[in-house]
Amino acid sequence: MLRSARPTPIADDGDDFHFCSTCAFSAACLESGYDKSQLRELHVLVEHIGPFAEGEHIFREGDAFNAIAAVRSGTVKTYVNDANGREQVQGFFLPGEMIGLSAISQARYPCNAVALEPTVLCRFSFPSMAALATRMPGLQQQMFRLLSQDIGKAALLAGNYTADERMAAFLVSLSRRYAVRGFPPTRFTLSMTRTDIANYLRLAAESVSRVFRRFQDDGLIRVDRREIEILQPRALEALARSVLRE
Amino acid sequence: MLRSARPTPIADDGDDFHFCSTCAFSAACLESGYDKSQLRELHVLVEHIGPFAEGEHIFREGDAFNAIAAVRSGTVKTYVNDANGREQVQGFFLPGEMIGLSAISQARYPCNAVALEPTVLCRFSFPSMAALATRMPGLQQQMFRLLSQDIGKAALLAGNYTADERMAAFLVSLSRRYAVRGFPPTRFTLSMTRTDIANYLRLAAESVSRVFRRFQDDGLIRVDRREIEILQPRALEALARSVLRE
DNA sequence: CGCTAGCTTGAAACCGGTCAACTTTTGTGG
DNA sequence: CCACAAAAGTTGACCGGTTTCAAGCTAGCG
Repeated sequence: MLRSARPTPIADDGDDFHFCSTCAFSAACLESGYDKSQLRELHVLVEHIGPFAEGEHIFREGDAFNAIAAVRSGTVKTYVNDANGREQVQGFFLPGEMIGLSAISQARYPCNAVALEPTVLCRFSFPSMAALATRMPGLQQQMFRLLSQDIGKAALLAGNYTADERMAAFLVSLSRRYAVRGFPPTRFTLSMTRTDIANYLRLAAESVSRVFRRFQDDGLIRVDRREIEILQPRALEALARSVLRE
Repeated sequence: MLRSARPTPIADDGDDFHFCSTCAFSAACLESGYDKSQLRELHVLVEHIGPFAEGEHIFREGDAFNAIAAVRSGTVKTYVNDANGREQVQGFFLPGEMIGLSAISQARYPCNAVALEPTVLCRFSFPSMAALATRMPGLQQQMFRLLSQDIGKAALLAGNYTADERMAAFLVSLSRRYAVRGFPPTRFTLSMTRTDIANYLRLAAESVSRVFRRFQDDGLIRVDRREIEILQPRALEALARSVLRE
């Protein structure tokens, strides 16, 4: 289950309550023009849980599935351990992004989720959401869309790309996702280790190090520890193009 | 759109109509104990289309999305062309399997689908299905499950596995899926070329050839053109284990 | 037939992994 | 605040699996 480190259901603040701005559902539902009573119904299904400390698990592989969640602040990494005991990182989730969607079919989480920094989540009880969705077609629609999106995402890194292409795609993707959140797209801090990046991109940690160096030597980026500055976004995007399919 | 090579809506044959046995929805809905009138509602959303000839496209990347489909007979390959113009095969679909699920979020098909042999499909209008799902929670549930399943599948080949592991996983997967359909699991015919397999497994066609030979020399399988016989299922499964995560 | 697409085989090059040594950073307790 | 240990990151040398390139083979079909 989604471990409630410190459950803090949001208070209903009268008529002018507002959705948690990070939640993927809020925008969609507001757009659909639902009346307030319906919005309130959705609203009460949401609870904010956390903060989770760095390294703290949100759920583990095999845990019974009962809720999906949106990252409200912080970063989450999902991973599984492969046959050799090595970690396979499946994804990094920034504020506004949903975790747990792949658990629906099995009724169990198929992977582990861990906070990479202090993290707060919005938790949605899935059964309740599904029930509500039968009465709110817009919500059902949005849920279908979210699920379908993730199918496409997973295919991204499945191709056989070079280390450079993978890394470029990784940086461009992060940059864009930060931009959506209102953060500067050319300057951000990595919340994951080099090893995490390597396990995500299916490279050796040493390769990640080498590519970072080469990118810096070529003037594409500036790297200082976890601090990244993208100096030539265009060039990086060109490298990433084949992976991101544009 | 799903091109109707020769639309053949199934006739409503009175009280004892039956679902197309390959459709993923029928079993779920029957289990859920819906009454006949509701089943009939679902029934009329289904139409059989085809046959599509070998090489004929079912939909193309960018086509407007309006329906998902289940393979009724035959085999379908989905693919995209990457930046270098090379084909990236995303999946092979056997009878009973659903295609088009990843199109929901974009309202456009994100890939091409082509028949590898004479193929007949069950077509489901997605908007109609979604509308019906609001009145049939079991159907909604099933749709969520199908979507969620596909998220997990895509991650399968994302790891960095050896050519042997990939090929073993591919053969084991095919074997099991044929078995479910009632075909002998140790003896089947590949409906795709070596190049297709290579593009799916992210290997060079030459590597596919070499692995087949090695597997045969080691007594794991017998290969004759497209005919495959699995001689040592256990050994093959052992090889595939790391990919299939068991 | 003979053409073509699909397939196989061999040799060489290369990318990224592994191993090993080292440096830097982080965190902890005295 | 410093000392020390552990974790994270970097760098170089070497190795091996896959790809690439090139050539030839085979089956299927006009």
